[in-house]
Amino acid sequence: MDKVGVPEKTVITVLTEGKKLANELKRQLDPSTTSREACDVLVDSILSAYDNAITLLALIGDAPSTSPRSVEGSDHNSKKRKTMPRWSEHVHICSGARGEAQLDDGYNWRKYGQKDILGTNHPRAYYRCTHRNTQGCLATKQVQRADEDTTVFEVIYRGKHSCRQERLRQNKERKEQESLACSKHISNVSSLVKTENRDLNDPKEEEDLPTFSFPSTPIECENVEPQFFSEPNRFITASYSPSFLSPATSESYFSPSPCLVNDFDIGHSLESDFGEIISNLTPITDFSLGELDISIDAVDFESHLLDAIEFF
DNA sequence: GAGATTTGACCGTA
DNA sequence: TACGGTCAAATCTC
Repeated sequence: MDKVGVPEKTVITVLTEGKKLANELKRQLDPSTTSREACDVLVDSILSAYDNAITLLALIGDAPSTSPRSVEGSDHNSKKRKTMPRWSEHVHICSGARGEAQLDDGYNWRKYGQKDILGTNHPRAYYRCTHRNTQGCLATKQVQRADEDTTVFEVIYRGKHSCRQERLRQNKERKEQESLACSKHISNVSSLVKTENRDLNDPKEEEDLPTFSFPSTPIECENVEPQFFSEPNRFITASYSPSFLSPATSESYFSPSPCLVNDFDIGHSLESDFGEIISNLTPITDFSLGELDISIDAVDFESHLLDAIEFF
């Protein structure tokens, strides 16, 4: 999924619309000045915008492929690559003995390989979840030291944790986040959408193109720093590949508030293609919106879809 | 001895 | 066919 320039812009447009709507909703959330109905309209519009973006991304993801691909989530023995949800982080560590320890992201990983990668000065290490055998967790990550700055590690995550440690971690986070005002979540979720999708593993694109970025963890509120990325001396920029919609550490990126997804089945595997990801996101929409029947400008979205289709 | 890491070989994809 | 990702035997650590 490389040459998707036009659809990328289209997705940006849709996501930008979502951000605008989210900001508007934040402004309207003062109960003394706005009716519940007005908020509902905005929430629905926001979710529709994200749904449209997902649909566009699905189009982008499907179109270039001429041969059928197996879905990783349904074929766990498949060695086919690039079908896993995938995203990367740039982790900056301070030098010293604790350097490697700062790469700890709260999960238990087991190293299963290391390779010298062409054009890079440092080998790439391959890790899989420790609970792969015991709980069938298929999450993996790749860690590679950056050439230009050896204090920066690029961490590429693939697949979603389905193991118990993920559930425990999310339950803990959820409790922390629930203590904060839901209204803040909305504006912060929208502000996290920085740029459009692209191949984030291509350093050239990283420089030349804006990025479509989500947090590496469920950062729905700027005052809540996920516990396992809270160490000092670290900065993380998370950037997700075009084929990725729901990072392993969270399913709630397209929900306006974590308060609305408490009962979402976080253990459900999202190691899948777009169709499955979308199907997993849908319950969030249903759960939070109920029977509201409001959508964003249908004509606009249709034209975006046509743009994407025409591109291929 | 169990579990983790290392490393060369193997395999699928582009 | 080169490259990247995974496997699995050997080795290491606790």
